[in-house]
Amino acid sequence: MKIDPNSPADLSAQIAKAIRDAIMSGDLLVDERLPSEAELSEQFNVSRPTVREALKRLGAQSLIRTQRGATGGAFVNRLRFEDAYGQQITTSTLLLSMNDVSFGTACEARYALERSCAALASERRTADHLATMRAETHRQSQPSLTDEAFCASDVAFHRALVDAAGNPVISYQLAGAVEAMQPLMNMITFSARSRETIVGFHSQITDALEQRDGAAVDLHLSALADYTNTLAQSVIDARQAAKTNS
Amino acid sequence: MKIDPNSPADLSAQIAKAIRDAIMSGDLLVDERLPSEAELSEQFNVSRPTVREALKRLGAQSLIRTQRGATGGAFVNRLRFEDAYGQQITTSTLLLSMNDVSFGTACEARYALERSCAALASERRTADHLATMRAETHRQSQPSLTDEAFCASDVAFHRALVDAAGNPVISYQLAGAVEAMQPLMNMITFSARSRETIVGFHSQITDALEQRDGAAVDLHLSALADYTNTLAQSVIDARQAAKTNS
DNA sequence: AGACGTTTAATTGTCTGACAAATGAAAATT
DNA sequence: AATTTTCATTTGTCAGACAATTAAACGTCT
Repeated sequence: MKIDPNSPADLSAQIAKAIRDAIMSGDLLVDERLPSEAELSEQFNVSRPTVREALKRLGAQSLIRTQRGATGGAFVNRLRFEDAYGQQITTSTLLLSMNDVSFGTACEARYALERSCAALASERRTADHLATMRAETHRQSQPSLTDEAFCASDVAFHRALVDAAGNPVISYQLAGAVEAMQPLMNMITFSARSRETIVGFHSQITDALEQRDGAAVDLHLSALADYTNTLAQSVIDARQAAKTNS
Repeated sequence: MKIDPNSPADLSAQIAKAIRDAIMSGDLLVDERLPSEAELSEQFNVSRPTVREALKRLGAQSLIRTQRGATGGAFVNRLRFEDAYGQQITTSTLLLSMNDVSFGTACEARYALERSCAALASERRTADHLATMRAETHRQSQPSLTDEAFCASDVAFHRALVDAAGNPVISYQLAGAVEAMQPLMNMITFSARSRETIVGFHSQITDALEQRDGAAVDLHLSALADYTNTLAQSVIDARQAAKTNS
């Protein structure tokens, strides 16, 4: 592991990259302890604050964890799916909001990917998944629910559907697509009528899943996607019209 | 934005979180300049190195960028899809390797998600996408290609297929699933026979895509998934047998 | 000998103060 | 007016110090 003091890049960035590469190449194993900050600053010939900045960078990506005390130090962190979920959701949400991704594009991505779970979920869904989905669907039928809570429940429903596919890699990959939709959905005001329709789709999806009918799940998901898109479009149109009038 | 000096968490982590929240809530807009490090250290009542550690954390997530000089400083960064790709691939690769995700699980996730692109890609594929896919398929038929280069070309082929769906959100979400497979694929030694079979599938997929036949794309993808899985299984079995004999 | 405090050494977390390097803006000069 | 010089601002880096934490080593008492 070497760094170039004359490179245009920050030293701390170079050091972070060197250590990151060592982790990714398997040179540093999970739970292995890195040299202490003092030792690293000697090895790389930089000061301790610079080493610390590099370690903080790696910590932000959950690649290492640090511990104080006599036997403390920085350790290669086993990246857990739950940790990765959070980062994935943060990144996805910011990507959508900062790049002016349209509701339609995000919605299309979400449902396209989610439909790919239909077959697997039908095979593997447990009673637990069904119970969660029914509970959320029931919650969604409460008229007292705020729009925000309705959206949150919608996300929980779809997350249960994705988890029912029983593949942690899929759950991880779709966490971003499903959760990042929430801020976009929150811009919609749901009428009692539209809530009812969505709840109906959710019931149909859950029923089909219970009967392990993957094709039906796919069909209803597709219909729900269309309906959601239509709903969003009408909101956008209405907003556009209001703008023109004012 | 306030922090708690008595919290168990690091001050730099708290500060990073405060700024991250401000960005995600829209309190800080894209390209907006943050206060200088000196000002931030006054505001949060911490030293400059601590502020810097916080900023490096945010930099590692591409949430901010920094610039030296008179009008420099830290700016809220527009998170680009290309930047997010890299992080996504890093995280996905580490997730698979650190959690002992089986080839089967990763492969299932990859093809399940990829198949969800079949319909969209059939509608929207351009001549460019087809050309890339044919070029990669042709490269794969060169016997002189190393296994590693063969895998890299395979990834490029599938990335083109995903991109053909014409939805940047899908491309982003699938970047991890597709690229993170490469290290796992690299463990397989491809015989001339198996390469030929894979190239055949790739040709069929490209043909179907050219004819905008989404169902056929889906079918061939599914067949390729099965074949890849069988291939990997035979490698694993052979390795197991060798282990037992030794 | 074994259980239980105490000390100690190692390590990260934080602070202070300083200087170097980059960079754009303002001032001076031609 | 154009060009060069100076300068102020800001990040990047360094050195050294002290506080907080923690586990292991050490003593002490039973």
